[in-house]
Amino acid sequence: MQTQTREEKKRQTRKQLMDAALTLTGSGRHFSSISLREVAKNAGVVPTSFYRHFSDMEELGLNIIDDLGLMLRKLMRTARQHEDYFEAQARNSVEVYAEYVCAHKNYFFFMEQVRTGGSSALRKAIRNELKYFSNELASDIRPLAQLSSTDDTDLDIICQLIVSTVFECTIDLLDHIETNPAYLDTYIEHTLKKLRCVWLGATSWQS
Amino acid sequence: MQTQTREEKKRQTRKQLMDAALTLTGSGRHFSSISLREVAKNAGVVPTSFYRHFSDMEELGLNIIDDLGLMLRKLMRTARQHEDYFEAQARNSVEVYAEYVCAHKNYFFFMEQVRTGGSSALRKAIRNELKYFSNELASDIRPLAQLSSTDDTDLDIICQLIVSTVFECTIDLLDHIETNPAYLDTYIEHTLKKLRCVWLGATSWQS
DNA sequence: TCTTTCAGTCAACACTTGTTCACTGAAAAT
DNA sequence: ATTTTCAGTGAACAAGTGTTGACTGAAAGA
Repeated sequence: MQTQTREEKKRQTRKQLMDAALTLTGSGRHFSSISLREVAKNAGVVPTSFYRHFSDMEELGLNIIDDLGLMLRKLMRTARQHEDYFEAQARNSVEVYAEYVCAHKNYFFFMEQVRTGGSSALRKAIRNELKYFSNELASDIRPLAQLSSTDDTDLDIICQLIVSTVFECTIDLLDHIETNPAYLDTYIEHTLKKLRCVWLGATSWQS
Repeated sequence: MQTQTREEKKRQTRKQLMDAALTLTGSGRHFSSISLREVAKNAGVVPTSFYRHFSDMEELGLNIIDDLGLMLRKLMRTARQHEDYFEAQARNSVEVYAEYVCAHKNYFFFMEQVRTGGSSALRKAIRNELKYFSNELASDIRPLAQLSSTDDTDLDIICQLIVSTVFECTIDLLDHIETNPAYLDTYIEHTLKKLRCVWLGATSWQS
């Protein structure tokens, strides 16, 4: 069954390379300490083939971030439901988030690692994704009456706070979930409490 | 001047090794991609000498975290001033924090890197330092009348939120401060706004 | 059909890596 | 004064690194 066109085959090895890199990062290694040769080997390909797809590891990383971005957008679409009540919306969002983290551990491991420990280009790319996330949130909640006395710049900052509160201890979730699956609920409840606290502040904010 | 006792000399090279590692992390490289040989070379010492002080890079890292812990405690003591008014206390704390970040860039670079991207032992060690930080905060503000309707566990969570809010975008500060020193003020004002928002929520919290 | 394209292979390169071992020489202990 | 201790040296190792250039063979295009 030689049903594979050349283009398909190329896309496939490309994906294998990216998957190999993600698997390695997910297994406790840091992305910046992973060698091109290791990635190639784990993808079942000779080192020189790597160059047919990426010029170096950084470019591989940037492409992973692109995929990560797509995943985050899907996550947002799933979580968004335009409920008016904060509690319901927040609970749903955090649950969806936690679900995604568990379903795509390697991506989130990569993200947490690279956000603070990647090359400056990689850090910047991740920062952009998070910025997009918080901008979306801002335009979602901007119309709410409870936020009418918050001006745009303050709302932006508050949205950054909300986003970083959710993302911030993802690494803790990833660390604990391996040994103790019950931590998932703890994470959800703790995060919700934090969000409630922020929301309480946001709705009584006077710009 | 052979005034150096053997012990002193040893302590000195030990410090040189740790400083070399910190300098390398501060210059954009990730700690986990730095080799033992590089550290030795930058410390002006032969690779084999490294083993007289640390068994491997991870142990070096743990020792750096110990020093980092000492620094954080000093920072806390400087920031703490038992003001009753939130605004004054918060502003002072954030300013002291930002000052420390600028004065000890390498330590904070290392901390940000390792918290999410170090070996699990290193991550755990950093987590402990942050936990200590938020525990101190909790016992500091526990007596405040405005928090009387917040129970202990909720207060803990809120303190984690406060601490992570301050630490969270340290990497952004470190990234921007190189090219644009004016970002320091932006960072301080943004962080203060976030803290005010959290504080507003915390003081109207009902456990 | 013949020619071109190009993902993947193989061998080789100069270099860096962690770790070993036997060593030196001055400070510390006797 | 003599012996012991031990931080730092230097050479050597097996293994891994990024990158090169010339190659193969099947799919795509003519």
